[in-house]
Amino acid sequence: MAATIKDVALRARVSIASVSRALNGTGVVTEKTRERVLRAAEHLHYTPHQAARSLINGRTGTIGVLLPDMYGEYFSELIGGIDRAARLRGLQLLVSSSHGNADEAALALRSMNGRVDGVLIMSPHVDAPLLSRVLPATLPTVLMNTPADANRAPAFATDNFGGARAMVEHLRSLGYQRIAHIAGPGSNYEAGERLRGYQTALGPKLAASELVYRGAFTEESGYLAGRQIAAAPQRPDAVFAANDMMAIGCLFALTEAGVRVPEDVALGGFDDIPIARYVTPPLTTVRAQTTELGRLALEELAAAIEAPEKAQRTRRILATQLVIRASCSAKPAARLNGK
Amino acid sequence: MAATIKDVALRARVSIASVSRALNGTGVVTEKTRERVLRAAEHLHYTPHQAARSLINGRTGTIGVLLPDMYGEYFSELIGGIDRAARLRGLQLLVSSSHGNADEAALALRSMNGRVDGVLIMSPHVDAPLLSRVLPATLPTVLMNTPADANRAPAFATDNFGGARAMVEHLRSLGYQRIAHIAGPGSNYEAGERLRGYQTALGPKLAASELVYRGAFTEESGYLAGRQIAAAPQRPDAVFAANDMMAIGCLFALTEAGVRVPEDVALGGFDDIPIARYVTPPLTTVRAQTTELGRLALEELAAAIEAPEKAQRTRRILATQLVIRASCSAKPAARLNGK
DNA sequence: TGCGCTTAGGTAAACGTTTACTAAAATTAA
DNA sequence: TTAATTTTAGTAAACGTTTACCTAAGCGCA
Repeated sequence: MAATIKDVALRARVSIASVSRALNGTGVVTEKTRERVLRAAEHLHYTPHQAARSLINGRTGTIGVLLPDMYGEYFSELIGGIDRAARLRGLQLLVSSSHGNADEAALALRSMNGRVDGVLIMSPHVDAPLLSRVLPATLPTVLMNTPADANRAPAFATDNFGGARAMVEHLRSLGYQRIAHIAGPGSNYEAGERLRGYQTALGPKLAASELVYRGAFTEESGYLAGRQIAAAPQRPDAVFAANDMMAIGCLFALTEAGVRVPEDVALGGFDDIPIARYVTPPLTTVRAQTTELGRLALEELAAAIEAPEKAQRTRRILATQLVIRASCSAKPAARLNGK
Repeated sequence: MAATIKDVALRARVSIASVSRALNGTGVVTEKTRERVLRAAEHLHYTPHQAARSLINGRTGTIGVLLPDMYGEYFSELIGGIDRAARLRGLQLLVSSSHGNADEAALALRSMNGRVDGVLIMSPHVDAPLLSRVLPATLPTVLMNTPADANRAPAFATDNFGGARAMVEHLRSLGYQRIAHIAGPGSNYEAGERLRGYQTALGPKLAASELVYRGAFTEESGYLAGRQIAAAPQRPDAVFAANDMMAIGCLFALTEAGVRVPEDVALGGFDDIPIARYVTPPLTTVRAQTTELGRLALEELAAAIEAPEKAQRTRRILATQLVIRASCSAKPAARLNGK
């Protein structure tokens, strides 16, 4: 089918070794043969077979990326960060997404073996045993927001707990008292951390369980929660949604129900996705350094690939930042609360 | 380093051929040896080396995806469509993005050779000669919104021209007369088509060149254009931005300058990215079936890989749909125009 | 002209698989 | 028991590269 190095050698009337040398600039060849090889290669549209090449020199120039999903702004940011850092280093990205369970994730990781120089993993399903079962112990790995502990691999994580706590403390400092939470999916590690931050900030007595609404990180689920909140007999005076998409869905539902934000109910989100600034009112949220997370993880991985011996088994927490916008201004002191 | 089939064979005291047969279920082996092989493989954490495997059986199970960028909602949608379709077929994605020029794109394509079963290309820099120069003629290829004609490969394209024309005609039908355009980058094929649609809808006399502002598909560039528009001596009464991000940037600038949308200036975008519904006022735009584009392109490619002989060299245009929201309501008839 | 040294280019092994071919073992038939 | 047949498992070639090793040619110097 496609031209191979043999075809080029045949046409240039040299050995395949010379073709390789001429094309790669390794070893010495006379100007004359180099010329001949180049012409033959061009004529045949020859492009080296990368799988064969990486088989022998053990390098693929590719990073495997395992993600729970690829859709939505959050992943767009994350991938953007990874992608730019990879491009800077001339690395390609082999991505695999949407693993409903550990088996699927394991399968995806298996099919990367031999085709990548290292893997970047973000998955709620991956833990240390799975990792060592499915990947050669020598394959450099970096984890992002993934529960597996850092014994096996360096890990980066967003400070979900701290960010959530800061948000709720901010709401309290503004005078809000009944603060609801729209939580992420129960199985999700990050969602759990944010819930924990919420509970910690409120303390055991205030974090009543009826104030926690279950969501799924989707706008739709935020909308549904928002409807319930708008109609609640004892309406919360503030809502902290576990991510911005749900906050926006909630905002939609509240506005639709005639509940004013922030006058009637204050609203906070998490992630600071680009939309957040553009909704009305602009959304107070917690900025997660998502792009930075991707970038850092890739750099760490690249470093581990270059020098596996000095890879550090550390877990680094990326600070979050409270971004205050109009969706939760100071609570009007005069207003009566409850009914 | 990592365990190979030889290590497994050694440990199970069988030949490598038997290991292969036992693990893949091809050929016959006794229950006893299968058992032994399985145990040995498990003990050694053996995972087949995919590069070696694809070298021999000519299949990689991977699709190469060449994109101009990965950042932003548009690509998020596109990749989402491709990704879901790929996952359904058990295909992996090798992505490569951000090619500033034809050489970079060529390099990226070269480095995919031998590692993918086919490529999906969206690039303003790729044309037919480049394609045949850099890829084996037999490698299945599908183009998305890419100028290269469909002789070499099936192509899918968004109806940029028709969508832009429909938008401008809609604005005219509402009574707007001085309709400006914030164009995309000059080198961009899609941007060109949208500009052409704008010009065609207005006709030669109305499409004055001073009404066309040069943008770069970024929010920032839309913002800058918006500032100019707000300050223009003869302010346009409507603005059609070549994509939603620029429309939103423009909206920001207009609002900042105290220009009301749509009362003072109507605004239209293109793409219908998720944000568009959430800005205030919600943005009238042209819905491009971006997710669908990705899905269709991948399916076509998968089909071409399965049966290369019956691949069709067609160019399919994906219809667009005008999505009317509040950013351009009917023009108040009473209002005086110009100065 | 002949010797040694340098240099160019060829041969073959290796990377980790799959698989065609073949040999050995087990089973059946006589 | 032996021959014929089937089943199981091993040997080696092949995929497309790179590269260690070696041979042959070119060169300068005596």
